[in-house]
Amino acid sequence: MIVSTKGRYALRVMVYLALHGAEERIPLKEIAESENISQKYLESIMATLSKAGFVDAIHGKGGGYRLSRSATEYTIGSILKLTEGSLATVSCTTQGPSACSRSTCCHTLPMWERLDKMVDEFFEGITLADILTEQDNRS
Amino acid sequence: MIVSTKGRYALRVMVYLALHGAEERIPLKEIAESENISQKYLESIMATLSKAGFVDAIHGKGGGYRLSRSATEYTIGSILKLTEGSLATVSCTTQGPSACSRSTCCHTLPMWERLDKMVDEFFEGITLADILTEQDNRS
DNA sequence: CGTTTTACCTATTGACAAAGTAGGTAAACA
DNA sequence: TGTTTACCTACTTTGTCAATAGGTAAAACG
Repeated sequence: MIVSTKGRYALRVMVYLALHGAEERIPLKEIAESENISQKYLESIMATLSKAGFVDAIHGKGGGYRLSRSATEYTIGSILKLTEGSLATVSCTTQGPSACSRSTCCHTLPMWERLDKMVDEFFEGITLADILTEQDNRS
Repeated sequence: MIVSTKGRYALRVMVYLALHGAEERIPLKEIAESENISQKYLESIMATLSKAGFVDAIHGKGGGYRLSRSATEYTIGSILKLTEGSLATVSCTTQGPSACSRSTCCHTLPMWERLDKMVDEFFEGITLADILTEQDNRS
């Protein structure tokens, strides 16, 4: 599992906000209900997104959240890295290359590094706007 | 984290056996010491590899393990799927596509499926023999 | 035969992080 | 002033991974 619920929830929230335009503000309660996410758990995720300036929040009635930029300006990678902390595929590469004591003689490390790079490029190559249109249309 | 220690240990063991030729039998104790893996923990990994016929084991003095086929005939994917159970990158796709109740309207599912496919093709495209030569040569 | 060396088996523990919960405070607005 | 919202700190639960414990069974050797 490379992406936990935290990251997946964060993505779904960002998609939800993107679908509601740049003006409208959505309260956390509505997002939680629509997306079937625990309200309390979502709070911690929104806090992360808000602190990083990914969303723009205001308090009080009529308040709530909205994206702070255009959907084209968020890569999926940036959202996941923020909420997951890292996208490393194996612990060997979590603290950067060569953190492992076996790194100089490990036959598998180069493969993990290639995988990490591939995954990173995958997520950095997709923007939030891209997945708004990319929808599953199976009958 | 897409691959846990179990899968990584299994890979390292397979590499170790591959480096020792097709004839020689290596006892578990030696592998555990050379690779710095807990002997008891390695037992459960070897059991998995042995039951699946990935390695060939015999008991008693002079016994031990060796690969049951040529290193070119193992894909990294097959080894990891066996030991990890699955290589799914998100829980949404673990039990096959469309297991999630939101699958028909989820904007992110197609992306996860593309990622899964990419990762699968990555690991299925590398054989054990490939990573024997691919070694890190940083000074 | 008995001893050693090995693989194999079942069950349990410990550590840790992920997921979710509880109970508040502070800001915005009517 | 009261309601609605975000924000904050701490706790609990849960589950899985990693490792441990304590055996049994097979193969070789003297």
